[in-house]
Amino acid sequence: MLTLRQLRYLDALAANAHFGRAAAALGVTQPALSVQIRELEKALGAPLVHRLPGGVRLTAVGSEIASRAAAVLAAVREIEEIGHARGRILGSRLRLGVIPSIAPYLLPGLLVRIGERYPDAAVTVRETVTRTLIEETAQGELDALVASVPLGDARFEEVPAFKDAFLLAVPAGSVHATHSSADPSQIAAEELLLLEDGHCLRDQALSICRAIDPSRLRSFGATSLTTIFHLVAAGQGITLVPEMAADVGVASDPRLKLVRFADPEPYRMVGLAWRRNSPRERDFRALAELLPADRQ
Amino acid sequence: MLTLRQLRYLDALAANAHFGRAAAALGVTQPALSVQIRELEKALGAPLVHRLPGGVRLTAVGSEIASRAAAVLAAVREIEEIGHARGRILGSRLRLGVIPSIAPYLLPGLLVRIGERYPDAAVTVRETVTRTLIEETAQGELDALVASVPLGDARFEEVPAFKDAFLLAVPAGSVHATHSSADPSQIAAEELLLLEDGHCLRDQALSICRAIDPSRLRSFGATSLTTIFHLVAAGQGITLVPEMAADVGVASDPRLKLVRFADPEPYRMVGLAWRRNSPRERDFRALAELLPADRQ
DNA sequence: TAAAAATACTCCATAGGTATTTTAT
DNA sequence: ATAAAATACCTATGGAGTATTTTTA
Repeated sequence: MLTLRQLRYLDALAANAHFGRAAAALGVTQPALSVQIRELEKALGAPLVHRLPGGVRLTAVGSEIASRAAAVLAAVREIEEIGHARGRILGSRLRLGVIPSIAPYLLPGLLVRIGERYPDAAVTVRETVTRTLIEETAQGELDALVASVPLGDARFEEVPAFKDAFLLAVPAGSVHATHSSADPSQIAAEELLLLEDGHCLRDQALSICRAIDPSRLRSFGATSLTTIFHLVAAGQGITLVPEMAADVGVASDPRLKLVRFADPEPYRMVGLAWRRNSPRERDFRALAELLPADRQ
Repeated sequence: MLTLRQLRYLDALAANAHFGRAAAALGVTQPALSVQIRELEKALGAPLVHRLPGGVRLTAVGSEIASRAAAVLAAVREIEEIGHARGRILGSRLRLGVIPSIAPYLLPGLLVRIGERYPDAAVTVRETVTRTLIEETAQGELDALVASVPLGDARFEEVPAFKDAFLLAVPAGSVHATHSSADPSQIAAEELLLLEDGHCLRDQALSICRAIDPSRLRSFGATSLTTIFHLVAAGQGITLVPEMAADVGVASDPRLKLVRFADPEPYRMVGLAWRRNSPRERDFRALAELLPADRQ
C-alpha cells in the first residue's frame, strides 16, 4: 500500500537527483531513503529511477509519478494548513442562526466587531424562527444561534447577552398614544395584534400581558412583524414590539407611536446558544463576547 | 505528520458515519480507526467529527478536510494505476458512466465488443445524467463517461464518436404526423415538451429550435423521457428525441409517430470523455475505438 | 440505559540507524 | 577505482488487536 512517506521521499529524490543528498534534505540516512524508494518501485511495479554513478535520473514512469506525487503533496500541505488555521479563535467558518426580530439590528454591528477582532473569521448567517434554528443547530447544520433565552432545551448551552425591552406600538391618534407610559394590565385582548402561533414573540407578549385570555385574542395571526406594524399604523390594534425591532422597522412611521412600559419594564433576554459539548465552545464564547452587552 | 492511512480512514469514516462500520469497511478494528482519527485530529488541531450516540457527524472542518482527502486519495489511486495496468490494455476494472438516453442503445453492443477484443477487461457501468457523471469522474469515482460532447469542461479530454440525430416525436393523429419531414422553425413553444432545467437534452432541443423563446415554454419540466413520451402519446404536445433513445423507447408505441427533420438534420455528437491527465488514457482511447462510429 | 467511541496494554510490522557490501562506469 | 546505492542487522516507533471503560442523548 502506497504511503505519503514514499511520495515525500520520491519528491525529494526527484529534486536532488541523488540518494545521499535527498536523504540529507529529508533528515534521514541514505539507506532509509533507498529502502523506501525500492518499496515504492515494488508497489508500482516499475523502476522509478536509473541508478547511475554520480546520481540518479528519473525514468519516464518515475517522472510522471514524481509530478503526480508533487501534486498530492501540495494538496496534503493545504489540508495541513487548514488545520493550522484552526488553532486560532474563530479560525474556521462559523454558521450562525439569528431570529428575524434580532437580525437586522444585531448583525451590522456584530459583523463589524467580528471583522475587527478576528480578521480571518468567516461567519455565515441564517435568519429564521427559533424552532427552526434549534433544529438545524441540533442537526449540525448550524453551529450556534442568537435568540431569546432561555430556550428551555437541555441539549443547548446558553450565554445571555443583553436585555431587549418590550415597547407598546400604538396608532398615533389612539388614546394609548396620550399616556406617557404603558401598563400591561390595561391592554385589552380585542385590540392586541400578535404573530401566529408558535412564534416566540407571541409567547413572550402573552407572558407579559398575563391578564389576557389567549382565547379572546383575534384569531388573526400575522407571519411578520412588518405586517403587524402596518395594521397598527392603520388603526387596527396595538402590539408589543421588542425595542431593537422597533428601532429598525417602526420608528420612522409617523402613524405609529411607541410607548415605554412603566417599571418594571418587561423585556426579553437575548443570548447565544449552541449544542452542549460542541467542540467549538471556545469559538462561541469568544463570539458571545462580541454581542452587545447590558451596561450593568 | 499526516499519513495517507489517516486520510483513508477519514474517508471511510465520512462515508459510513459510524466508527464501527467504517472500521469494518476498512478491514480493521474500531479502536484502530479511533486512534488514527484522533491522531489526525491532533495533527490538524481541530475535531473532525461530532461523536454522537448512534454514529458520528462531520464537523465543518471535518467536512472540508474529508472532501480534500477524497481528492488526494483519488490522485493516489491514479498513481497506483500507472503501475498496475501498465502493459495490458484495459488491464484493470474500468468504471464507465453513460447518460440514460444513450445507455440502453449503446451498452449491449459495446460490452460484447469489449469482451471480444479484451477478454480480461472488467467494466462497471453507471447510468445517470451528465452533470453527475462529470462530478463523479472529476472526483475519481468514475474513470470515463459517455455523453453528448463537447462537455465544455476544461478538466476533461474528449473523443467524439458518432452522431445521434434528433427526430420529432408527435402524436400519431396530429398535423405534424402528416408531414414527411419536420422543420425546427415550425415548432411552437406552446406545444414543445421538454425535460426539466439542467438536463442536456433540454438545452440541445432549445439550441435546435432557436426561434423558440424559452420563457414561452410550458413551465412543465419532466424528469424522464418516458414521461414525455407518454405525454406526447396522449396528445399533450410534441418533443425532440435522439434517434437512439427513440429506437429503444418509442418506436413500438402506435400512438406516436417519429418524423425526421429536413436537411441539415440536427444531431448531437456522442463521445467518450475522461479527466485530463488520467493515467489510463491508453485504455480510454482503446475503449473509444470500440464505440459505434460514424461511417464517413 | 444501551449503543458507540475511547482507553489500556500487548504484540508485531515497519521505519530508521550503523556498518558493510555490491554495482556501474 | 570510486562514488553511490544496496544490503544486513539491530533498535525503536507506531499501528493493530483484544479486553475494558467511558461517554452521551
